[in-house]
Amino acid sequence: MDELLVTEGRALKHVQVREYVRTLVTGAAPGSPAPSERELVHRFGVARMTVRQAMDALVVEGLLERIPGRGTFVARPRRAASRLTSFTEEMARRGLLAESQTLLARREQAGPGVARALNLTEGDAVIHWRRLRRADGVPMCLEDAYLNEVLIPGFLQSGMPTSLYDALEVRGLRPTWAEDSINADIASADEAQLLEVDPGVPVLRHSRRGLVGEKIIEVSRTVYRADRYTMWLQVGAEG
Amino acid sequence: MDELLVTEGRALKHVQVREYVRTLVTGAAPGSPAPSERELVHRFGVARMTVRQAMDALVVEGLLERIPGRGTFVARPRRAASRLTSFTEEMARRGLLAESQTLLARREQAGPGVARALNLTEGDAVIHWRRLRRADGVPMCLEDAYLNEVLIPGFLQSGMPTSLYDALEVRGLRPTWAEDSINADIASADEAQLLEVDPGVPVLRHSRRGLVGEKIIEVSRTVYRADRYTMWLQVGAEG
DNA sequence: TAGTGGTCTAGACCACGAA
DNA sequence: TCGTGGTCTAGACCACTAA
Repeated sequence: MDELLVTEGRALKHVQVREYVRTLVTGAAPGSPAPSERELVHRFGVARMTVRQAMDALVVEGLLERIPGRGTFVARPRRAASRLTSFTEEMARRGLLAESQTLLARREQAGPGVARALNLTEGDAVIHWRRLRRADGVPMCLEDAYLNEVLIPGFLQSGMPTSLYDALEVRGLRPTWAEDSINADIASADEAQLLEVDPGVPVLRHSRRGLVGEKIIEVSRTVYRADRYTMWLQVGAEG
Repeated sequence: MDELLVTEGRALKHVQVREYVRTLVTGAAPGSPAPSERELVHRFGVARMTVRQAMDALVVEGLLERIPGRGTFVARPRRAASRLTSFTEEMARRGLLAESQTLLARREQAGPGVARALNLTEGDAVIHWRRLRRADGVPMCLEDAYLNEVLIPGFLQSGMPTSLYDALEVRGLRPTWAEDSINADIASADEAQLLEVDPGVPVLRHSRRGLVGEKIIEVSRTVYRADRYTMWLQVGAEG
């Protein structure tokens, strides 16, 4: 979407219409009517095809929904996926209060595994952040996050945030997509102690590589208590 | 996409053009040129806006890519996700030969859990298909799939296919998206015997609800050997 | 019946890329 | 210079919904 760059100076008409409708529509309740195409034709003095081009973009985006013979309406929010959810957000959606206890937050030299995952050279500086995460007070998972220090200078000095994804977002580095792997295993003695379970109980191991475009931002390894956590996913494209 | 229903009789022009281009383009190498818009205008005797409408759909689909001043080309395949992969496809991608042994294939009355998941009433007819799935000869998982019999009449009589998703596809019922839940657990005695592992080893439990649009097609519960299987995912939107 | 979105026409000018 | 896609116009008829 490089139209934004063009916007200063002489904005394209369909972009003007699109952004006008977007401002009307963001925050509106799903099902609210958007302006009709012909109304926008009169308001902007453009051809109907131009209006349709603008509206098409918003429909593809999932913001609007057309109903023939009735009108155009604010769509119900799309099925997940347009945004990677953080642990904090995920717990909130389940009605649980997320808490986070930092066990470790320091600069380290990347080991071989982390270096490969972050596409760095072994020994490069990375930020290692280890947290025990609780939901409604009960340990839920143990997370080790690794960040490429070059991309996030001064991260450790800025005071550790509550939500990693929020902190990345303000830097424009919130991952937009991720490569995940998920496996089942048995809790080690150390993990069991921190998670307050018996050693040998089943756990879910989740590895994530979070990216913005082609840039690898974050690599994390999380071990979840299987008795407390089931992962939910929505996969696949919209029909 | 109800254009398919309209196609018999009088097909819409933009659909004709779109499907013509699609046949030209499927199987072509990424980067191959598609016909130019003006060429299609002449071939079909339609307005350029009509051709653009057809091409727009293919661009949104991710099949084509426009390059201003140069032309329209076959796009590189999108990052995953546009298609739910079946077990057979997934194993093939890992270079493994998938085999499937049917343990059970019959008509049943839906129990409470399956009924709820398929949005049916308890006691409604469902197809239950249980398979032991191997990769390169070694047991990988045990899958129980449930299908709404009303949607797939005569499924059991048609001879069990190799791939459920292929069989659904020819009926236009291949799930386009799914709601999944994933958990870690311990193999039960029965599961362990079929999977050829010791009871109590960790397993990954995967439940799926596969949908086409709003229609629930398939519900499945699969238990994977954790020593043989790690689930890979790409999550999130395109940047 | 009036309004909506869905489709379609027959042109036009522009910026850009390749030759 | 010529062909490409990007944008835009000023209409038109249709099927559908709601009053």
